[in-house]
Amino acid sequence: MSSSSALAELPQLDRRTLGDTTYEALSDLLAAGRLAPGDRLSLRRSAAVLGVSVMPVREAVSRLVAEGALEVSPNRAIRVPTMTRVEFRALAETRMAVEGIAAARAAEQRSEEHLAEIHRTEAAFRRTAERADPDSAMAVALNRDLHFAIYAACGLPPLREIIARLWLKAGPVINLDLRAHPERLLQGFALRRHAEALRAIEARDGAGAAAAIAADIGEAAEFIMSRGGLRDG
Amino acid sequence: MSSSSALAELPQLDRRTLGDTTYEALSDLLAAGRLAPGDRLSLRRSAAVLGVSVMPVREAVSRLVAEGALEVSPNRAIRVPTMTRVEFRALAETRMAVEGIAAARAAEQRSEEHLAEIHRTEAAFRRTAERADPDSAMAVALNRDLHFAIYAACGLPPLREIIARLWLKAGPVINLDLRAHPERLLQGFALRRHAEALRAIEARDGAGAAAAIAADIGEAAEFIMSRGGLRDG
DNA sequence: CCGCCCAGGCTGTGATCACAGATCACTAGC
DNA sequence: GCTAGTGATCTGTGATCACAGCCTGGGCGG
Repeated sequence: MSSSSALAELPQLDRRTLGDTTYEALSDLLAAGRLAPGDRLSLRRSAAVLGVSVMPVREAVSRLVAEGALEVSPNRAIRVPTMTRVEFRALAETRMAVEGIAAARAAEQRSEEHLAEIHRTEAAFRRTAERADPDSAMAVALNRDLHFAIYAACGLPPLREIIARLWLKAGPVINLDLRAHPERLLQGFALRRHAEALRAIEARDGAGAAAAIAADIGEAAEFIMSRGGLRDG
Repeated sequence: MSSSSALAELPQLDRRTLGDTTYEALSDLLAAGRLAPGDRLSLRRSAAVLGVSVMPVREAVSRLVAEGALEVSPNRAIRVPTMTRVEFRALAETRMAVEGIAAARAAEQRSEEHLAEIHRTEAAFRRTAERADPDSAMAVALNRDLHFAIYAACGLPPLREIIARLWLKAGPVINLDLRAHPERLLQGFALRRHAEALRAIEARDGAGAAAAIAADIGEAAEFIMSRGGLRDG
């Protein structure tokens, strides 16, 4: 066929269902901390807001429930999960371990393109975080971009997906806290840890990169746990 | 209330929806290798087989698709994903890293109860694997029990869930191969690596446990990749 | 004035219907 | 004999309806 090469190049039109769109919308709300732990969610109300029927919302919610980003209580109420202190600590430790691995591999296997992208996102985060009046919502997004630029360089797509799901679970509690207390995290520790990670990745120092990322996660978690706001004692 | 302690003990009756049941049924089929990579799945046919309407199947399938255990092709056909060689290698490397961490933590933090359970499952697997005519289906189940007995001892529930999802993705290709060639894996390497892991966990040797588990996973993956059966070259 | 109770409206779950698109077997035409 | 068209059938997706259970607010009895 003479047109085979041309046909092979068209972007195979992604089949976006309404369920996918709804899933993305809810994911963004969750990752941005717009939905706080304990908030209830109604299928019908969400469907009305998004202008669709309940079916796409049902599918999106069932996905998020499967991922642990939402939960359905025995009363059949959909809520964003509230974590106990020990649950949050376990999640943070898991993140330190898994994201540490990803950072180590990223340092060892990075290409120059990946390094450039990491540099770019680090600079963007730094510019926002160093402003006198930082936009916390933007800082959250840029922090996420930086972390995932690193994880994209690790060469293991499954690992990247795992981390994305972990962020979906941790997002509400972290970003909710960041909204309430935007003054602290942005200024000090995160910037330092990011710089350490960047240097380690440049030097192909896997252990150093893992330590920097783990410290970044651990310090943020420690700060949030000291703030209270989590269930239990 | 005088009955509060008694009420707290009743098993909070798990609300099992038909969707949950369907999800479990499909998960078992996947984990057991009864569904091979490339197999198609029909919502209506599955619903008919399970004796429910399509709705519960839809929910279960959407969950499995979200986890990557199933995929829906652009043609709107639900299939169990076929992996390319490089995808399978990336998955295996991710498993080696993540399950290695879990094994290391299990070795360091295990309780005596966990150790006893690991001993028990290892013995059960050994008994089945050393038989002259091993039941491969049972060996698969017991191997799974052993691995997850270890991961349960790591003290991080989120990590355990991550690993469960990884097994859901790897299950079809691994177990399909094991069905086709049951003679090899059972006899030799797995038993040795399991014994190494057990000794390391007994000795609270985290690095040793991680190495043993990683070797177990890596050797199985290497064997499967040498067998072919995966797409690409 | 406070506490209980019951009815109405909400919830998620499941079933059924409607529809666009893809697949596949069959047939007509070269 | 073989290819190309074509219609029946099956696919997932989305909407709508039905239903049992919870939650809550207003009214009644103490």
